[in-house]
Amino acid sequence: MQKKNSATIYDVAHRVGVSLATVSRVVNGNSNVRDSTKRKVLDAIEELGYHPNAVARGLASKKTTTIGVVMPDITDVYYSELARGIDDVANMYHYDVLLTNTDEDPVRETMAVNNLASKQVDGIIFMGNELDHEVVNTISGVNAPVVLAGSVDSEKKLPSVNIDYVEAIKEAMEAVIKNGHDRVAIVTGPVEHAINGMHRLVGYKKALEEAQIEFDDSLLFSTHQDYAAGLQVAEKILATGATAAITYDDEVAVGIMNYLRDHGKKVPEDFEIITSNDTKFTIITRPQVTSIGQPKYDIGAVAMRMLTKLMNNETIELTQVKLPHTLERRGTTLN
Amino acid sequence: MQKKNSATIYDVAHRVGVSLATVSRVVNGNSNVRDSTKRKVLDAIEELGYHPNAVARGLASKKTTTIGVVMPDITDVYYSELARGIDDVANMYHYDVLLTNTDEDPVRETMAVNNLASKQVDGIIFMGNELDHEVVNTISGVNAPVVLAGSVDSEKKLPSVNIDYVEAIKEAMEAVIKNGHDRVAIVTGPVEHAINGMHRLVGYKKALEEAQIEFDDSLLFSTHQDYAAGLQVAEKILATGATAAITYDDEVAVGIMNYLRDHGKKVPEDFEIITSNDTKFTIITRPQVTSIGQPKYDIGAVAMRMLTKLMNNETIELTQVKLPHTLERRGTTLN
DNA sequence: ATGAAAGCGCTAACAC
DNA sequence: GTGTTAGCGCTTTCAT
Repeated sequence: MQKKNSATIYDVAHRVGVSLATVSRVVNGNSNVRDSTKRKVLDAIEELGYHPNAVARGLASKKTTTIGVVMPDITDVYYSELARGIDDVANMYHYDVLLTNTDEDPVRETMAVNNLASKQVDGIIFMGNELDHEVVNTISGVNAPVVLAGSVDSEKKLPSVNIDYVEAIKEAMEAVIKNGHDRVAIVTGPVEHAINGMHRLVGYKKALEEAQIEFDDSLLFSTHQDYAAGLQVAEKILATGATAAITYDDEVAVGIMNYLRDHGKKVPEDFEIITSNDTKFTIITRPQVTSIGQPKYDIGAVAMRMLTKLMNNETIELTQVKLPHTLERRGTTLN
Repeated sequence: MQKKNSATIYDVAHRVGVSLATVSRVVNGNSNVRDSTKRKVLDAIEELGYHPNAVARGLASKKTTTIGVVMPDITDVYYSELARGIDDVANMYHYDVLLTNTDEDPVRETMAVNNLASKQVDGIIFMGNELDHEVVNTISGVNAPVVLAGSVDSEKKLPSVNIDYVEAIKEAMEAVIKNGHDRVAIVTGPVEHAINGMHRLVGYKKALEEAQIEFDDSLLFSTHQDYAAGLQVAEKILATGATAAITYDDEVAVGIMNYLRDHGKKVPEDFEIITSNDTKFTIITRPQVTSIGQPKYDIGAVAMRMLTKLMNNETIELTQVKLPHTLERRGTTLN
């Protein structure tokens, strides 16, 4: 049973017979301390079970060694992978992480950012699909650097780490078009959302254009982000005569696939599917789901690394980072 | 663009012509302020864009309105569901959450707890399978209440919220035994781990005993916690002549199922499987996987609620909470 | 109902 | 190499 709380830097100083400053120096690894006194201080720290009070330190130094992470939902495997990348790098640089779930509600996002600011975090990583104008405003007003991870603001004012969503969807489209499909459903989140809506649609249309296929908006579907939604939308997709689908969410993709197979369709022979996030869901199903491959962990890790530089006032050459994506061909596509 | 940082309580006080104390009172909702001055203060706060500095407040009041959450891995859907329950209730009571991943490494768990203590968190929720003696020691030494969620310490010294793991596994076993199986594989994590090892084994043996089936330790398997591990262990399980398996992890269960089906076994006709965590993985596969049902979100929520009471120095009647579990019969079992 | 003043535990000049 | 001295921005008695 170690000592409860108590011991302060003053106790240590007093015990050794030196000043607060000296103790502070050894604690902070300042070299200007004679080895012998350093040892004595260290011993006293050990004996008293002294642990620096980070709050006091934060007040005095104006650095909390804490960053804020704002994310839609910790149970969403896509975002939790990013968060893991963030956390690992954060720890590497000795930062702790204050985590907030927002469910992509702009009101809660704004509150979260303001709250983190009042807690004096040294920086913030923000994740979310739609960057509401007000949210961008709030973020810009915060007195701490902010980096977007897996998110974009349309004005590209904020530093961010992403993949090229437009290009990724375009490539996925090209893959199915090459397989002879000309009626390809595109399943997105709310269309007004940047990544899950707009960006994907742009990539989709680009591919159509290059293949000289007319855009048909009856092939555009917008759903909730879960398995049940996939089950539901599948029927509607089938009704349009589509023979392939590109989806924004892996659970939705699996829902569509399962519905199709339950209704006598063969995947991929009768219907091809490509999804976007390459989460575990795409691996455990039979067939496995072809997906755009995203370096999820790395997106988080790189964003966090960027944030450390920003917090350190280093200048950053490239603030709009695009990490490479792939196409992971699995069982829901031919070839 | 709102004001960067700056305004302090002093600025507000000065502007209105009152003392710091008065401003502090209105900020903290103390009733001893005349309505008219209160209004003036509020106005000044608005005009100056004043936001209380939580760090300073924490130092002065010795309360940070922050709790620590220690968990194995944010990307593990089982734990992230618990975390969501924790976070929602924490927000409800206006606490922020400092999150740490440990990968169940006792060294990192100890460091995490100590670090959180030095950050002066008001309380800690701890999640993890194995409560290393040293970790329990560290936890006990911390000057803040701690509640275990989905975790147990063998000495039951620490407050905790769980389901009855022994009973749950026993019931799962009874279900397959009733279906005529007498060679049932049990797949756990490291046997020395409390929940994923020991507890499950106890429940398994109890059921065997009641059914008067001899325990055969060649039916006991210990694996990593992922899909690939399931694929691998499946072959060995088959070699034992087992006709059913109880697993501790859903991904492992799906791995086993997929391997079996790929190798000509029919699930559930030839082989029945019951897993433990009832995560999304059990829903999206075909067939869906029968699982013990756990109120994951509630485990987190209840643990957090308990922690708020502890932080508030309320006495708690029951510190070892067991929430009800179920058996979710799906496609990997008959009946 | 309001103000004065003493800290909370630490860092960071600045002296010596 | 070490000590002195101000704060950091706020809460909290204790007076009034």
